[in-house]
Amino acid sequence: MAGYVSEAVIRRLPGYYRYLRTLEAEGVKQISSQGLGERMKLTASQIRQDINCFGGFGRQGYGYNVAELREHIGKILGVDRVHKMIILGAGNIGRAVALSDSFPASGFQTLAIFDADPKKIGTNIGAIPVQDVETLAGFLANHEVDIAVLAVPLETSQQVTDCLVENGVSAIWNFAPVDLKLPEKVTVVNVHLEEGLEILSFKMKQMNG
Amino acid sequence: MAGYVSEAVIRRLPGYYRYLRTLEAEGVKQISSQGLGERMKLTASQIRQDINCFGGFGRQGYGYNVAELREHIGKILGVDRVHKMIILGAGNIGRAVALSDSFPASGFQTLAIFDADPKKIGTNIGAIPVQDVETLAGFLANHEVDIAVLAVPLETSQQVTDCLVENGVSAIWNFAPVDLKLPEKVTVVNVHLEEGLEILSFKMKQMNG
DNA sequence: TAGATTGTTAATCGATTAACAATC
DNA sequence: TAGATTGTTAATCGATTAACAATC
Repeated sequence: MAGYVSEAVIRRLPGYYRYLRTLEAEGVKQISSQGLGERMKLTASQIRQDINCFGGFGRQGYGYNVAELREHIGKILGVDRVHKMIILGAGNIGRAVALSDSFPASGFQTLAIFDADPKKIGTNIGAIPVQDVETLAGFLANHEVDIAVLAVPLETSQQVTDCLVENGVSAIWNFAPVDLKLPEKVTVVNVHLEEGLEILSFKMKQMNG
Repeated sequence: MAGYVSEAVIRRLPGYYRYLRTLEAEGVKQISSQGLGERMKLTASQIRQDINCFGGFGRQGYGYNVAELREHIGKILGVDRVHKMIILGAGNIGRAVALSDSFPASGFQTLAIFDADPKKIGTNIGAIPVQDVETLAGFLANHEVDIAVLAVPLETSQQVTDCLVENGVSAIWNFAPVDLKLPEKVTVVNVHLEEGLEILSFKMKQMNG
């Protein structure tokens, strides 16, 4: 178990985690791959294959214990621990991430926001201070930061990224509509919101003819 | 051409569109599948296969005309036309979508925002009025709406969705962390932001341990 | 025990890559 | 024309599904 895990499987993990939390909240104690498959619209076979990438969490003749499997997958995802974040850019997206309480609820805590606009520097967004992006390197020297949320304008995104990487940041949640140039050791997840709208537009056309 | 197009191809289309716009902005007139592949980190073969789902836009011995291919893919995506949107929920996400100018720049125009909070109703977000969600059905009866952006709390997301669908909305950009129950004719694109963070967390663990 | 359901191997399906004739 | 590169068919690879022995 837990050798190579394909991207396809990784992308499904948060879905498992979400459905299992829902089931747990509903008071469901036990579920079979069949039952979970019906809910998630996946085959029972695929669910068993996916779960067995990480270990045999089920019992023959019984299925899976919901709370137990949810906890296992939470640990696999790493959401059982706190992640310290900083947000780059106090624009619409940066603000939305900073003000959301669903991220802190899952252990993703924002330490600080950085921006270049003198009008924003020194203000607070929620309880989080907006600092001068010029002080970013200094901040990173003095704080453990797990994740940087990149929400700056396209034009400065690569430059800010370079500064993050130079100062030891190794995980970036990227909202800029660009594929950042990064060394291999840096992990990135792209959001690319505008692409979702484009795909929606495409599918609408496709559906109508 | 343009028969069945796989999800895998559809997901790559916005990337093609984005790279081609960048190339055009850089003044690049012509590019081969080889050259585009190097930029996008895809194989030349895959690029030719993908593009030929929609037609032979290239010339042997030459490659592709950047402006022409960009325009073709824009039309395929449907971003050559205006899409009218409404936003459900004037929270952090709803506000961010409403205030962004990158969406209107691609023809995605927001007509109105709906919320249930009396303190928000009657205010404006940017130039867009916040209206009472109770008036949603009436609004939909009197306006052409192409896309609904669902950014309400999890608890009310299915209920609001049902109202949208009953009143003829057939495309939903969903930010709620749930798989909505929808009739087949309704197109949905899920954003599920929190899943991106979870995947990032997983990959960080994977990289270190 | 008998029935249910897993974990896992084998079969199938679909997507990606390679190859190459057509042709600009 | 010769060289380059497409469009397209064939080969390969990987992911999903099916099957079934193991076992709770």
